[in-house]
Amino acid sequence: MYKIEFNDFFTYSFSLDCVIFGFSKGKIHVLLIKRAMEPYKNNWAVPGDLVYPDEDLPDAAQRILFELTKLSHIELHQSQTFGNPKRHPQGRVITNAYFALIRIPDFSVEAASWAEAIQWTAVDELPELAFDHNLIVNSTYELLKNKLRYEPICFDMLPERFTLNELQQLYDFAFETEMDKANFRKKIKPIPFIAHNEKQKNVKHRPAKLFSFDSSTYQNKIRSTDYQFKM
Amino acid sequence: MYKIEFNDFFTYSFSLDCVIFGFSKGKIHVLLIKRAMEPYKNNWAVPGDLVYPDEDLPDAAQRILFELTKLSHIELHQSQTFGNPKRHPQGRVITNAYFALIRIPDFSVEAASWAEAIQWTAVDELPELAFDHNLIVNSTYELLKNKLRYEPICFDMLPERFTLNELQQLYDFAFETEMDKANFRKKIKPIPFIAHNEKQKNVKHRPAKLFSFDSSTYQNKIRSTDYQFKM
DNA sequence: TTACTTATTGTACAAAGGACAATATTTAGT
DNA sequence: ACTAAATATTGTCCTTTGTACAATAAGTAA
Repeated sequence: MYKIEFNDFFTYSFSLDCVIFGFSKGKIHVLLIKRAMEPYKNNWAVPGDLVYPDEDLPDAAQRILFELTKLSHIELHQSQTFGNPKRHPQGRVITNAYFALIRIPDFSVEAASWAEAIQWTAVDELPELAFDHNLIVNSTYELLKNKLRYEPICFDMLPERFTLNELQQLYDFAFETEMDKANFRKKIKPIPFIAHNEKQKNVKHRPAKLFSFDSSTYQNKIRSTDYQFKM
Repeated sequence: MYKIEFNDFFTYSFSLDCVIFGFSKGKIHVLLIKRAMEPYKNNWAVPGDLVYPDEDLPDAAQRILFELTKLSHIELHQSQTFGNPKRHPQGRVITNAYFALIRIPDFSVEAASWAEAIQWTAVDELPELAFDHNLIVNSTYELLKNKLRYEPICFDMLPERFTLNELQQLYDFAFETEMDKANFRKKIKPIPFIAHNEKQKNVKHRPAKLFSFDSSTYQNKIRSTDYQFKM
C-alpha cells in the first residue's frame, strides 16, 4: 500500500470528501468531524483525506470514512469534483465529493484518527467549515434534494418502519414546503409500501400506522407498469 | 505555465475530458477526435488532456477543448469523475468529464494538436472509443437526458430560430418516444417562446412558424409565477 | 383547381392535483 | 364510562393537466 507524504513540496494531490446525510428531529443532518491537525485545526469539516495512488475511488471513500468515523459498509455515491487551485492552503488538491444516506440511529459514529470530535449537524445550521467544505456540503445537498424528487432514496434516511407523517416531514423539510396531509397521502399512494399491523408507540394521541419500503417490490412495479417515482 | 511531462514514471495525474453535444438530422451527436498518438493511437476519443498543476478546472476545460478542436468560448459544465486505477494504461490518471451543448452549424471545428481528425457522431452510433470514453460519453449522455427533462437546455442545441417540430424531434430522440404532435404542443404551451413572423423555407409543404427561446424572458416567468420547466 | 403534405387547433374524456371538510382512533383527565 | 384533546385517515368538490383522436389551415406541385 502506498503512503502519501503530505508536505510543502507536493504539487498535485487528489482527495475525497464524504458528505453523510441522515434524518433526525424533522431535519436533514450532515456528519461533521473536528480536525485535530493543521490546516484548519479545530475547525469542523466533512470527513475526507487523500486518495492513494493505486486506490479506486469507491474503495478510498469506504476507507477514509471508516478511518475517521468508524462507519463501514456504507453505500457511497459520487457527488461533484472541486478543483480550485487555491482551495487547499498547502498546494493543489483536487477533491471528489461522495455522499451517502444513512439511518442515524442504526449506526454508531466515533471520532477516530485525526478527527477529535464528531457530530450530526442540521444542514440549515452549518457552522463555517474548513477549506471549501461549505461549498461542498451545500452543492451536495442541492444534488440530494434533486434526487429526492425523482428517486426513492428518502427511505435510506428514515427508520426501517416509518409513519407517513415522518415521510412527509422529510419532504417538507427538504423542499421547504408544508404540504396538505391529505394531498400528500394521495400523492404517495402509487408507491408500493408495505403496510404493517404495528403502530407507533409512546405518543399521546392516535398512533399512526407503520410502513416500510421494499426496493425489490418497487423495482417490480417499475418493470411491470409504467410507474415512475415522482415527488 | 507548468508543463507536465507524460512518461512512464508518473504515478498520479489529473485529466479532463470534454463531451460536446449537438443536434443534427434528428439525432443528438457527440464530437469525437481521432488520436494521433499513443496510447490508443488512431482510436476515436472525446477531446481530453492533462490539467496543469495550477490551473482551475473550468480554465482547463476551455484550453483543452480549444487546443484539440479550436472551439472557444463554450460554456462547459461538470459531469462526473472517473478514477479507476486501471483506466489509463500508463499510470493513474483520474479524469473529470465536462460537457457542453452547442449549435453545430454555428461553430467550425478543426482537428488540432495531436487530434488528426474530428467528427460529429450520433450518440446511438458510437464506435469503440479510447480508454473508458464509452463509459464517459454514456454516463454523460444519461446526465444530459436527465437535465433535458427539468432544464430548458435543449435550446442550446437547436438553431436560434426553430420550429416546434424540431423541438419535438429532439425530445423524441432523447426520450425514445413518439409523442402526439397536438399533445406535445399543449405540453410546451407554458414555455414563454418568442414567436416570429418568419416561416420555414425550402420545404415542399406548409412551412412551420419559427420560434426562439429567450432565457431572460424565461427567468422572468420563473420569478413572477410558480412555473417550473418540465418535459 | 385539385391532390398532397405537413402545420396547427379543437373536442371529449380520463387522470392528477389542490382546498378543505369530515370521520376515526388513540391518550389523558374527570 | 364519558369527554376533551390531539393527531391519523378518508372523502368530496373542483381545477388543472394529460391523452386519443378528429378537424381545419396553409403551403407545394401538378
